[in-house]
Amino acid sequence: MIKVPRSLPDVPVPEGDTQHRILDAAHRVFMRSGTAGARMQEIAREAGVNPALLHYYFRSKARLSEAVFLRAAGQLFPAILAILNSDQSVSAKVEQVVEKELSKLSETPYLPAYILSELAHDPNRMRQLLTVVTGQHPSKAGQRLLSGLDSQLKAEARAGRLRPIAAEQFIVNLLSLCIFPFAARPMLTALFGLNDDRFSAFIAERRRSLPSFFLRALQP
Amino acid sequence: MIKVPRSLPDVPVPEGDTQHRILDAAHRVFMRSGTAGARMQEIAREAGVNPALLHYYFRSKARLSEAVFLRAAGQLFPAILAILNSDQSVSAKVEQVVEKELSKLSETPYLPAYILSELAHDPNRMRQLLTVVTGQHPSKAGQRLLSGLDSQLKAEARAGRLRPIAAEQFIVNLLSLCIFPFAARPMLTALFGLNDDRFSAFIAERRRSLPSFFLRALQP
DNA sequence: GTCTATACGGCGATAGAC
DNA sequence: GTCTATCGCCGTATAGAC
Repeated sequence: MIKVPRSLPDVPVPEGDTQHRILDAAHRVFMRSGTAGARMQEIAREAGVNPALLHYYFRSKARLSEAVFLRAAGQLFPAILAILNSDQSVSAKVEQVVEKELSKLSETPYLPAYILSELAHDPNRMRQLLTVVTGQHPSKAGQRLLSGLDSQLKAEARAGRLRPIAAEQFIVNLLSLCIFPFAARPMLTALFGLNDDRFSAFIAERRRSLPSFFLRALQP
Repeated sequence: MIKVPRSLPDVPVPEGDTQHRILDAAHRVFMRSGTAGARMQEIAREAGVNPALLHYYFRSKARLSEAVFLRAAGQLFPAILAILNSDQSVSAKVEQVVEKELSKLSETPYLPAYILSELAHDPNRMRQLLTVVTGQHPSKAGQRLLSGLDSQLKAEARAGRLRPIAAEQFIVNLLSLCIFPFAARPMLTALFGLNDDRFSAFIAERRRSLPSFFLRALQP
């Protein structure tokens, strides 16, 4: 068997150090196969790196998958929470969350299914998620994160501008409408017979219609 | 090592033949671990059955997991589609879907995460889902399944009783609001600090509020 | 830091007695 | 139909040269 050098001379090594390339490759592989279904060797191949290096930089598959999960969660949750806890109007928040969430998820469509699947199968992920969202203290994260929005919704209800609704229900309704179509993308494409282009059009339509749909539901 | 009989004499063997007990145990194990994460031995232990019997009744892990998936999908989708394609009013359909979906998912809370995870990780699942929903012919399933609802929504819009909305968007919005909270249950319990009781209360509140929330969003 | 070679265990699957 | 025993592979992880 003739050995062929892994990196051909005319193909320059991709930028970024080895550790970073491993992490990016792991991100893609864990994303499409899940942690249990992913293979370290597949990650190494996708990164263009010797399999032993995965253990050199990350001691084990568990640690590598944890690093991937933390990074993925970190780029999804804080941005949304920042919008919801800002001092803008409710309608502005809704529009921004829809816009931000749908554009973000259009870039990484399998992120929701991955995160939900991880949280469902591995109990450790819940704690890891909290460290991302709250920055270390896992106690009473919920109340703190929602207090701003909750008082705002109460004030709007008293003023007669909005129907009364708990902050938890508000957020879950909004995130459901934004995230579920991506988490359920394989189901929707199967049932509705969508290809990639038509799915994109489907999402574009939601970007237009969701804010008014949601805000109308809240009107008194 | 002293051997202990697997079934103690005072504990009667659970009803149902062996094959059925394996399928039920497999359902629970695949549900909480996913197909890739589940272990045949764990299923055998949970079923109280010798591990070799799993291969006697179902030739392989793949076939067993397929049987579980088909049964799970079969008890979730047809009922909803029947409601949406009936000849009732739109508001009646919405109320029934919310009621049926939320009560069903309260019994088997991890069903959504399981089905979405399976569809995301295994391409075969999409075809298997279609055989459940359409009963064999995987072509043009979407159009047929939605045609009744679509014309109804168009008629309501022409009559000025409803805002115009595509049937796909209608269904996705409705299912999002019903299913997502269960698919994202670990995330919500972590972020909001919910225990099982408070999650049940959270769902009960949605059962009351979702139909009017959804129908208000559709009003002209 | 990167490579080759290999140890080690776990898991799916089968053979064959009963 | 059910059991025990075991095979063979695959995947993680490590040892050790370079």
